[in-house]
Amino acid sequence: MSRKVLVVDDEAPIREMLVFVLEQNGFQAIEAEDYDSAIEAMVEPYPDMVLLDWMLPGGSGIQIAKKFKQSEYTRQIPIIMLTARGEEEDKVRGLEVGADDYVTKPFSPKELMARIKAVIRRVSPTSLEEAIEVHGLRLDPISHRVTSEGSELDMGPTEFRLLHFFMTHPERVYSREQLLDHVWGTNVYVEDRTVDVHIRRLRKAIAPLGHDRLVQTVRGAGYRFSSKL
Amino acid sequence: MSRKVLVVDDEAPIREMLVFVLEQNGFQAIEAEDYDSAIEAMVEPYPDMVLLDWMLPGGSGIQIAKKFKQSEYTRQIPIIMLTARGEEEDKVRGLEVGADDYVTKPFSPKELMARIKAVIRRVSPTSLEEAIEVHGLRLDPISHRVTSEGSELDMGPTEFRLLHFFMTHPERVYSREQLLDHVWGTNVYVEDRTVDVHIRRLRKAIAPLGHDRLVQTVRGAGYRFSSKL
DNA sequence: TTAGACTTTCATAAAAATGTCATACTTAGT
DNA sequence: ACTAAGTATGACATTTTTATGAAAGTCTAA
Repeated sequence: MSRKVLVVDDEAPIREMLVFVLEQNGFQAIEAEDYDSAIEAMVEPYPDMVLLDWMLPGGSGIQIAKKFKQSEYTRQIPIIMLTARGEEEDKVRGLEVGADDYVTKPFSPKELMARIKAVIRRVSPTSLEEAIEVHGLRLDPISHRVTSEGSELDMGPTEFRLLHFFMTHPERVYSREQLLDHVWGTNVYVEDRTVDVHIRRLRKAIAPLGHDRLVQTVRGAGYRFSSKL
Repeated sequence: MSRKVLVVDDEAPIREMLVFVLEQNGFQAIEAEDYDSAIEAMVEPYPDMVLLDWMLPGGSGIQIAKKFKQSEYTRQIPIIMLTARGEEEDKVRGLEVGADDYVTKPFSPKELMARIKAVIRRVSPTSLEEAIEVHGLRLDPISHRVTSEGSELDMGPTEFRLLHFFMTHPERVYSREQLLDHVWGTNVYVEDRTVDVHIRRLRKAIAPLGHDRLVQTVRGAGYRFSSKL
């Protein structure tokens, strides 16, 4: 089940940026630019969370928050306020009205997602980090397990992260350097060729049911995870 | 494969946001937060583009732009300025100093990427990572695949680059020498006739569905990729 | 500290790609 | 039809890239 986030902001660029970040992180975004459209989104299926710009024209941000907190069915939906830098007063008022947290503009994607995940985790602890499945190969970040046809596949931490990265970024070549950046982390001094070894171990780990075919070598370019064989 | 973007901004959240958007779009980002670190990034391998915050402390944004436009080797690297809303004056000055375009904060990811792609396209027309399709022959640089009617076509790295070049420069004859320059790279000592062999390999690779007709010999001149048969 | 699990690097095998040749074909002009 | 120049093609020695096994180094939990 993908988590729906309602994004309320009157400035289109900021709204699009929020939506982009959310979608890249596996969330589904619903947009609203003002009081009316925000209220319209207050129907089933309800969003799992609301990202609310505090500085909506006419001070309607606070109205929206109140509305959400009034209704029986939307009361427990967490709200994160977006505030301009230094508007401490607003933050206080926002929290009074029922906002669960706030993020100061400008925000980094990392911070934004961290707060969103934290807030959602508080409400529905198990719903985050859904499992991904491709061709019967299933990776579940919550239980930190990889299974295939019910049987668990054993692999090291690096292989797990590598597979997780691949499964969340399929159909795309990555050079060894890029994989090092994304899976090992930036500025880590490790040989390019080390990736080969982990690719091999990953393949070996998922080979029993033939899933090693999903991890493909692209000569001269790198590796790719693809369900197209 | 050009896709390194130098991001210069003193505010970490904004910088992170830019990096996030860039990386999600397949670019590689290099970060710099001030004049010094920006200048440090002015070495090989040079970035293919610079995203420069105009409002760096001490007005050093303009200094950085000047520095880039002064050096022989970095002069042609496009620069996109990030300006605050409404600073029309700055935009003008920026364009005078040599900036190629500007983006107003706050920006949407779509707009940002559109401008970046436009600017890079202007400089190196073939570097962008969009799938191209001609007559059912499809080349996707992202997944690094060539397909025809759903089935994948297998070819070596050189043939792939050659086809990519052809598809991005259709309806135009290229001499063997020109092809060597564009596909193999400048100052590479390789026989002219070697091109023939790779043309043949490319044709063989895409022949199964009859696409070899797209790669045409122009006697006495070279080769041409054309959908007009 | 020590066993055990991981990682990284290295050496070597295996596979694939590349650049050249020699030779067979084509084409245009005579 | 014949020739000369340009092009296509198959073969192959070499060079590059990957795959893989194993050694050496790290880290962690008991």
